[in-house]
Amino acid sequence: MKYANTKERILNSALDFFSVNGYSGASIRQIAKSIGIRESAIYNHYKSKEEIFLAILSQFKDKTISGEVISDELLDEAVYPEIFFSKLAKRLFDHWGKPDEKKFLRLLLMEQFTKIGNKELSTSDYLKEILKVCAVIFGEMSKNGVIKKSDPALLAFEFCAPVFLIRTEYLAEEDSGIRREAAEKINAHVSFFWNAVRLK
Amino acid sequence: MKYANTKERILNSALDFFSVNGYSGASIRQIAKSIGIRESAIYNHYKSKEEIFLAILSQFKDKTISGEVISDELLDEAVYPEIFFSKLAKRLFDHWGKPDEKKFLRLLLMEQFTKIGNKELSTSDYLKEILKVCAVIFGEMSKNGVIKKSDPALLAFEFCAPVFLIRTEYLAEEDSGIRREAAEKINAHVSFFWNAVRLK
DNA sequence: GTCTATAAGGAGATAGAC
DNA sequence: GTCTATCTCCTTATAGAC
Repeated sequence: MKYANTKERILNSALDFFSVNGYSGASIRQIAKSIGIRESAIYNHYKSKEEIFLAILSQFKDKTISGEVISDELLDEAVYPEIFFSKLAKRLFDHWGKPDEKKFLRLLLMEQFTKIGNKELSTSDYLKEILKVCAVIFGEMSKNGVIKKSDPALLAFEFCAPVFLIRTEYLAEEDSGIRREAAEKINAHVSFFWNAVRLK
Repeated sequence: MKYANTKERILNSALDFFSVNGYSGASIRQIAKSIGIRESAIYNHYKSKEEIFLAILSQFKDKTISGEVISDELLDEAVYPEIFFSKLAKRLFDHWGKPDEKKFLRLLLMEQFTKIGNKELSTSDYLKEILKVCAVIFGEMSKNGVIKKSDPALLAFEFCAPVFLIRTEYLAEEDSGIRREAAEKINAHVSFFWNAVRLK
């Protein structure tokens, strides 16, 4: 059973290389070597390089973000909107910073315009789910008089877009100084947002 | 003088291919063919593929955005902040949508994490100049009591980040239906921003 | 399921004629 | 400044032994 999960190991390694070198910059040889097999052995699991790429995409397509970002514990805080926004932003930022999510995000940004990726990858699609979930939450908050009445979808976008941009700005580097810098930006954004939606 | 501007034609074609296939997905052969010369002729103008890439980067590094986006005519409107914000957002969006700028933006997004691009390309750097200019303008508006007092740099970021994200979401497609959709998003963002910074 | 061997072609780059 | 010819290396992918 030594090679029982070779298929997954191929996928993991491929994501590593794809997300740093891009699809065409990564090679089957490289991937094979990194997991200790020959290139030809890879073709026993996937019939082509493209199939590996598509397997990675469908793996992430099936994942749902809401459960990982929006917990019940978090929702309990929705009556204290300022704290809630701050926690939500941090969770979002951290979610997009998880090792695998980060790799996928880099892959998304890199391949969204290429021949191979442009049919399957789009930033809008990637953000769609979280925007929807946020819109529902913000809609409730409006209704309950916790924040101003506004278009929930717009609020969701205005909340998430800057967080997403901050995240992508720090997608390459990783030292702790950088982390703090990003956290400060997130805080500033949250305070702007809170002032924009709070009741007077 | 038939080949007088071959050097520029190489650069233009290279940008075309780099911005669609990525650096490693594009080939010297492809570039040469597209401008009607042999690969070997390219090496008379650039000593390597990487040198072409770097030439493209430095070409865009020298360009300054403020003059193209912020005109005197636009600044005259700064006393009517709502109109001003709307025009500014549209100008920004259109600037990032100019053919060459769009190509560079795609290249930036694609190569910012790769070995070749990660030293030279970063979204933060790309946005730095326009954020600075906007901060100055918003600072003046605060001082003149046209909008609320707030941190100008934060205002600049909150104004530009969503516009930038909307632009990148529509960087691939190009039909007029898509254009209108983007314009609506921009309008919604501007109205959110205006409500966030207006005096009560 | 992995190996060795190999095919077939594309890549970046150089030499030397014109 | 461009051409033809060529080098060397790397690429994806397949055939067939174990």
